[in-house]
Amino acid sequence: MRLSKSLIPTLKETPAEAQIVSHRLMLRAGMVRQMASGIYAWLPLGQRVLAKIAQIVREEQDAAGAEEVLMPTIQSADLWRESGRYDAYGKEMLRITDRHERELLFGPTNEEMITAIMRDSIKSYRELPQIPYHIQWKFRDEVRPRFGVLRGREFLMKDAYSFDLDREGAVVAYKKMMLAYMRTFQRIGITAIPMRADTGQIGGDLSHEFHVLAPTGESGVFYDAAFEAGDATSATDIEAFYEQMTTIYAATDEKHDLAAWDKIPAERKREGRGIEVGQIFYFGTKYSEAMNFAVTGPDGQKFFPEMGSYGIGVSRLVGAIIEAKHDEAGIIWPDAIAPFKAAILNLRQGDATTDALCEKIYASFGNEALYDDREERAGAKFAEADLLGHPWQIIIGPRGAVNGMVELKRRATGERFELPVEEALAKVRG
RNA sequence: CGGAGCGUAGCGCAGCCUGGUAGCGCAUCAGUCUGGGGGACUGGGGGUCGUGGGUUCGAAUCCCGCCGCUCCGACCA
Repeated sequence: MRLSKSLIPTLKETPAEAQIVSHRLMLRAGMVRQMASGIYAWLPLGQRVLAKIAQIVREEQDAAGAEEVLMPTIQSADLWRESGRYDAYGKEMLRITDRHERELLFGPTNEEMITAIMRDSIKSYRELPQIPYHIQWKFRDEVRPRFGVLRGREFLMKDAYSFDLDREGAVVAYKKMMLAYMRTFQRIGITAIPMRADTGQIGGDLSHEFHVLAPTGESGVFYDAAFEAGDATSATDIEAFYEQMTTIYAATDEKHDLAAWDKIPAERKREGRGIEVGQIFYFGTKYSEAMNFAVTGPDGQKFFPEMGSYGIGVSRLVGAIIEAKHDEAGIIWPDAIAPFKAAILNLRQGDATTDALCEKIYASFGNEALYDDREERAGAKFAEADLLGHPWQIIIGPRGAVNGMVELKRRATGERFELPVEEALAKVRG
């Protein structure tokens, strides 16, 4: 993309309503625009990040054996009456009436709908297990939306639902998802820690929340430094991995256990703040039973499949990542989800040699680099690139250009390299 | 849902108390200079002052209603 032609409306001044750093930076970087309380439009930069996160989530869900579907945002009230949650959910549910006076709602989650779909489709235990998932917008009419996309009313969520023959199978699905989640967060480039959790609205008896460590998190978290050494992407034994994740100490302040905490050696104790970006539940036959989703078992008898559900707040992750990865100058995107691999900074727009070299480099990246071709001074371009947080800045000025040299800056560390063009490009491509 | 505020140019704000020509900075447009950390100068454009009513000769300003948004607290992917 050429910056001069992109819809990236950056701001020098911080809009008054933004209190938290990720919200300020998202507005200043032109990633989102607020359209109503807790409702955001995603502009190109934000949309790119959202899409990159979603793609990693998708790849890891697929790898865990889940299968992508796409359910609607609007649901029928009748579906929710079946589970009994239509009344139970309360004012957080956005209720809608159509022209025929039929009662609809904007889905806050999809347990009912997916259970109804499975009920229509799955008749035999031979067709289990199944883990359908989708990445779709949800709406929860929060009492007080705040912190930008961290607590919006409309948000993008990946939700998966597991259906198994028995509890044992459901626990296997649960463990697979635990691994998939840890792999997902690791690939994205953030530290997330699974913590035992309450099951809340969804119900059930086994649940973990995943918290991204960030100084501005809403919950206090306590954990054993052993988590920092974990490597989910190279874990091969799910059982061992799950065992490790669930035995190392980690708790939010609500569930903090001082007795257990005191047994951890002082040098391994870590206290911080966390932002919840995912939660997984095992809840047995709560919904299959309520909605009469029965399947014929090996013995010819009907049984209710054992279920779990697994959510990742995709749009919330964008905010959480910024909370965890920024400095005074702006955002510092992890490589895997950066909207662009690099910014190309033309420091002398209009100088034939510089322009030509910039164009050549830009062409070699296609859509993966943002070319700052504006008529701006060097300082403005540096500041803008730092704000937008590209992992690399390829800085091209007239002095270097005549010798085929460019300067490379690594956003995260501030390191700079003077390199011949090809070497610089190779470094950016990793 | 309790409490507190705020709506004036794209953004940040002043003006309101004490009614009388709607202002400042940034951004934007044109031009000149400048050219490695948000540069300078000159000139220009941009406003139903959230909205409806009331008081008044006259309302951004005073009064009432409504709408929107934010913050603090209780609740939550």
